[in-house]
Amino acid sequence: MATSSSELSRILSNVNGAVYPAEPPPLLPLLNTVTFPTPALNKTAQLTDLSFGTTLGPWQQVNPLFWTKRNVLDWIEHHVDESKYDASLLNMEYCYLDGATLCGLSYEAFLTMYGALGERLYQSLDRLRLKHDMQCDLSDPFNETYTLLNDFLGNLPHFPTFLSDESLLDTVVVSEDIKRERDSSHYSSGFAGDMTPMSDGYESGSSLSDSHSCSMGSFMNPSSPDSTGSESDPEYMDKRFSITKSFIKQEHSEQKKRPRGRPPKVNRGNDHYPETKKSKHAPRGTHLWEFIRDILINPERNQGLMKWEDRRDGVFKFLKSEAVAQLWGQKKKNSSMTYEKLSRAMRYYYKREILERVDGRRLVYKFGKNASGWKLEDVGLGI
DNA sequence: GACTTCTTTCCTGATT
DNA sequence: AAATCAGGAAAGAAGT
Repeated sequence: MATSSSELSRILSNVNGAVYPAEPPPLLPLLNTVTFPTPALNKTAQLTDLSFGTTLGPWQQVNPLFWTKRNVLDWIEHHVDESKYDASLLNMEYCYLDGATLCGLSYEAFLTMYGALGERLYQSLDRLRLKHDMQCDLSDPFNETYTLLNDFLGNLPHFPTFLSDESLLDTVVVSEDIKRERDSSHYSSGFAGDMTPMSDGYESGSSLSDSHSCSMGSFMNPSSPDSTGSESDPEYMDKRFSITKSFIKQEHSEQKKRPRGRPPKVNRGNDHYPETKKSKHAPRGTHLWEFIRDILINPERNQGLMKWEDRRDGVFKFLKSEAVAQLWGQKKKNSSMTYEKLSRAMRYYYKREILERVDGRRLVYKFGKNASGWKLEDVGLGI
């Protein structure tokens, strides 16, 4: 049964319209004013995705990670049209993914899910993500946290843990490439995801210098699952890390115990974190609570990492606890940060009254009297 | 260099 | 069962 691509494109459109009749437009990046350095493109095939001058759809303007399901559908439809692909071959179920889920898929998963269109979609997604990564103005100190957010979220690699469809789990096991990468680097680096220390119990310098290669497989969190979601986000309560766990546990069991305390900083960072000259009395930089605050007071930049439970009282909740931890780790040039560790630091704030306990509520904290800059008045005054 | 502050890491046990 | 919380202990990093 063959259906023309245009016909199925129409089907896609119809379904699209029926399913998402009133879906609001996605958040546009707040980087519209940033001049984007045109990347050197070699392949003409890249042009359709990357041409800024033409408008293919809202998805084109948005980091794929933030795509809505409608964006994803539009994007697939675009490629169906352009490649004259027989859309009847597509499993519609796989067209109803949001951007975050899509970005979590491995290359193998793309091939499995989208068949012959998989390669094209995968490459398109990769290019689009790269494009949006490059849009981030890294030099803007005002947006340090946002820069991290943007980098971080935009760099989520093609890792199959975002799948919620259990039926897919069999097909998207940790790829051999990723395993090999991990093996060869001795877990020594990896953007914000490498939680496993080296065999000596400490991290060492990075062997990965290419942020792209990093983004392709290093977002792994062996020691703790990504709570990319919470009890308040049932759609995220899925099997995300179930694949990695057995693999990870196996790796852990082979390691020596790590001594207590913080490991010495021996090339702790990796090449993603170019050393900057610090003046002798450079400020220590943002503290954890300030970092958390900065995420919270920029809701449009929050990207669902955290939310206010009670804005006036300063009660907030981690929605994607591990993602926030990764981000914090990235800021601190510590790729092994986890929510568990971050939360320990958070708990120390109770004593200093920077935070107050919120009993009985998981992932919920409250700013204390010694925390500043979070109140509406403060924010309004630009404090 | 000593001291202090702020984490970071590990751990055990409790709770959800 | 797993995730999270709680908090002690030890140690590193960086500012003073």
